[in-house]
Amino acid sequence: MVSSQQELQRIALAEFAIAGYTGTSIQRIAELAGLSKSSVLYHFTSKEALLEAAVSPAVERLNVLLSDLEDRGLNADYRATFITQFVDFIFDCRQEVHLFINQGPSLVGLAVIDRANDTVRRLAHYFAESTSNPHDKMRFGIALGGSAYMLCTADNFEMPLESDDETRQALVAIMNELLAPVRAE
Amino acid sequence: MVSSQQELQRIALAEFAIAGYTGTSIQRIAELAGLSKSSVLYHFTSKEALLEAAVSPAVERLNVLLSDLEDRGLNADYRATFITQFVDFIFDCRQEVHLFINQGPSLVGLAVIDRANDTVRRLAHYFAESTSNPHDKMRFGIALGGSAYMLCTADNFEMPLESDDETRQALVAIMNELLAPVRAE
DNA sequence: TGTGTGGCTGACCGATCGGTCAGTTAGTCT
DNA sequence: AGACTAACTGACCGATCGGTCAGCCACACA
Repeated sequence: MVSSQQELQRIALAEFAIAGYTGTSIQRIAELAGLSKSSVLYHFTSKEALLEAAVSPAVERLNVLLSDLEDRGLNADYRATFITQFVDFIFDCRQEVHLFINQGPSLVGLAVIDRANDTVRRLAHYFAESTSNPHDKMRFGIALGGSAYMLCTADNFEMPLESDDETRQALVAIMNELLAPVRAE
Repeated sequence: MVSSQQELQRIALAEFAIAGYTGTSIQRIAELAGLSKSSVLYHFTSKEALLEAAVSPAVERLNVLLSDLEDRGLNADYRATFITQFVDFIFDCRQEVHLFINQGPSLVGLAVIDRANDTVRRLAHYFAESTSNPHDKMRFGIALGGSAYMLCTADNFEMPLESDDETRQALVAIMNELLAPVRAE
């Protein structure tokens, strides 16, 4: 038996991610949960509080991941660790990632979104500064954006994914390729 | 002197792409254009008609690109041609692409969106069937999604891009890598 | 000088939005 | 039995939504 709070959080996250924050009404979430609109606002003081509860954990987790990366650096021995952790993160939090990647810029002003935007910017900045080669910067962007895209958006377009393990391993392998700073041409 | 129609279409596309279709009111578009809400609805019979006008050309262009690919196949000699055309397409239509990639699934029922979703699904399907190797399927997805991501979303997170030519060339090079069906391990 | 006509507008419509509030249950403790 | 509380609800609020409609105005053509 899950609590109404958890259930509402789960439903809201799914709806916010696919239909958008502004495109999802409290009424809609209430219907999916089998409750009234008033009940939703009983458990969460506002629509923004519901968003906060739904995506905040993912933002904090990405922040930890990024802080570790900034401390340890992208040298060859830590790179593999970071990549597996990053892939695991997107695996676990694909809806949250989809939400604050795609809606982050348009939801500025909401506290948790501002924090998410800062974190994503810091991540982008770190990779942009880790090489002076424009070509490599592009590789980094494609690795980060492409892997996030595969997990977050692919479902919506009926791209069939293999089993979780197979997908995870393939993602890790490709990211290792794309993030390798020196490659044979 | 550009016509009000063209101006409205341009403004609407930019707003729809960044703030979302449901998150953008006709009133908002009117303000940005320096017109009244009634004027917007004079030039376009409905909000949906405005969306149609804004993204339809991009959908048709992607359809042509995809039809050519389906006719010619992904053999080595045509692959390079497709990649440059695809990159050019995302370059020219990054707002439209951003819109129907991210909002497509939630805007089902709008005619132009349904057409866009069909086209994207066809594209995904083509690449998914062009190899039986799950690892390669993942490479294709990352190539298509990652390159789209770089051009459509990177701006929003202050990822500085190089000059257009440099970015385009880098994108083409990396996509050639990722789409090469046979590689050394 | 009239007669259109294309571009544009404000007033207005029903519906829905996020949010408030008083009140109704059902269960728990004393 | 009575008091308290957590969970939940319907009625209601002002604001905004997409859209309709009658009419205004500058300008072209007769």
